Amino acid sequence: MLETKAQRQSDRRAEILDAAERCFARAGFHRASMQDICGEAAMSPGNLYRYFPSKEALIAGICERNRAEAVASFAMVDAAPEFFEGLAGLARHHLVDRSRDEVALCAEIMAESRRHPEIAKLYQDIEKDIRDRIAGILKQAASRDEIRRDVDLDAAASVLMLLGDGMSWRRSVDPGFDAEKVLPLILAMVRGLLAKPDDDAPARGENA
Amino acid sequence: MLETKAQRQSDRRAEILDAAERCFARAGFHRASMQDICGEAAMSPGNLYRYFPSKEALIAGICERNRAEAVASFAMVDAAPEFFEGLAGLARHHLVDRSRDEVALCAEIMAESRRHPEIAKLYQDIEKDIRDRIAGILKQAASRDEIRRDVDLDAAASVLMLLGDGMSWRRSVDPGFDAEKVLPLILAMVRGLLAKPDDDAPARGENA
DNA sequence: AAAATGAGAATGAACGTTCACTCCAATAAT
DNA sequence: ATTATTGGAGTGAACGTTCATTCTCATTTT
Repeated sequence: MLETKAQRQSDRRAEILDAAERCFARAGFHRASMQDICGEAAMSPGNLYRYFPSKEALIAGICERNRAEAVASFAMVDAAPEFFEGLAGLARHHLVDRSRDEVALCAEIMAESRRHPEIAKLYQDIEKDIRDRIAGILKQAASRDEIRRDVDLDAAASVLMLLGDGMSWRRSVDPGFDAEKVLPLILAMVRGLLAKPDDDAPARGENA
Repeated sequence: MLETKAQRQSDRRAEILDAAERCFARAGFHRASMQDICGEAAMSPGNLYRYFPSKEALIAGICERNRAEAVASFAMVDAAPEFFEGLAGLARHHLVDRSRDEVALCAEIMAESRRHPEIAKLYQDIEKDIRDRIAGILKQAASRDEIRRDVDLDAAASVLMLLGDGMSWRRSVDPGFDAEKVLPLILAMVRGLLAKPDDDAPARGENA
């Protein structure tokens, strides 16, 4: 009984966040009105405000909800038998499988985080978390002798994130962009940067 | 006399666009009010509206103004003695020299272009222009035997744009991001992708 | 005098948020 | 067994504010 009550409230919050995600992805943060979100969530404004104290809190909620998912997806790399294979899987998951709306929503949140200090902090925490995790994966791979050691791995982590951002951005902004087409080139490039000189050659013949 | 009149009007428009750029970079498109822009331009709303018919037209104006500059910057690559040198110069110009505000403004425009169809069209025209120019440069370099020929050069152009977007994005969103630090890695990566196998080795020792 | 340039108050719509209220299920009192 | 009481869930009209845009009128230029 006690649990079901908390559960119901949590479910309601999730429903609201779903509705807000749809609205924000469709119209952007500022053009999506609370009335729109209320309509999408089939709920009156007054009631919605019992669950979230402000519009800003909706973004924060979406952020936090996505955080777990994003971070969890790194388990994939750990699980993969070999580093580059895991990286490819991660890239595919993040950059090809995700819908255009998801990506657009992400861009929306990132843009908004430049302004609301509270969201900026939350967002940067998440970024830091992800960066650390990537750096950790790189260091682990280095210690397993799967990648070169004479590369600045922190800088390399930045490069990987940058590649992810670039692909996300291009996908959301350029309708003609074909993620499937460039992904092999990207992976070859990363391999060229990180692979040990011995393992470098085999990757080359593939991208003609 | 006739020219000075047109000149004065053009100057006024430029001043307004400068003011709008500052406001948009600071507060974003939706949170920068026309009153703010009027204040920044030291001009009354009524007068400003004689120069630009709407807020949206301000973004369009900024877009068009930046277009010439962006496209012109590609002359640098043509002027460089060697392909990768020109590319490095271009990257530095676009990604390190530009102020954070400029980059943020660019992100702002890109985000907004997802919604206003008119701006979207304008923006995508510019993107196409840039992509074609990059592809042209790549093809020229290939014909000069400066880069590999067995790479999909159109896809490579996408990759280069994606790298630019990624760096811009990261710069505007991540205060700790050090463009200077990652740029060598990026260039090494691109070299690894495009350089002819013979010329590949010399680039390697540099990025320890 | 006519036209262009400018100012700034006015307008009306849209927005985020609040508030007074209803509804309903569950418990407590009779 | 019936009747109060409670309190969380939900409503939707209303509020104050903000904003893009327009209107009216003054000043300067030609």
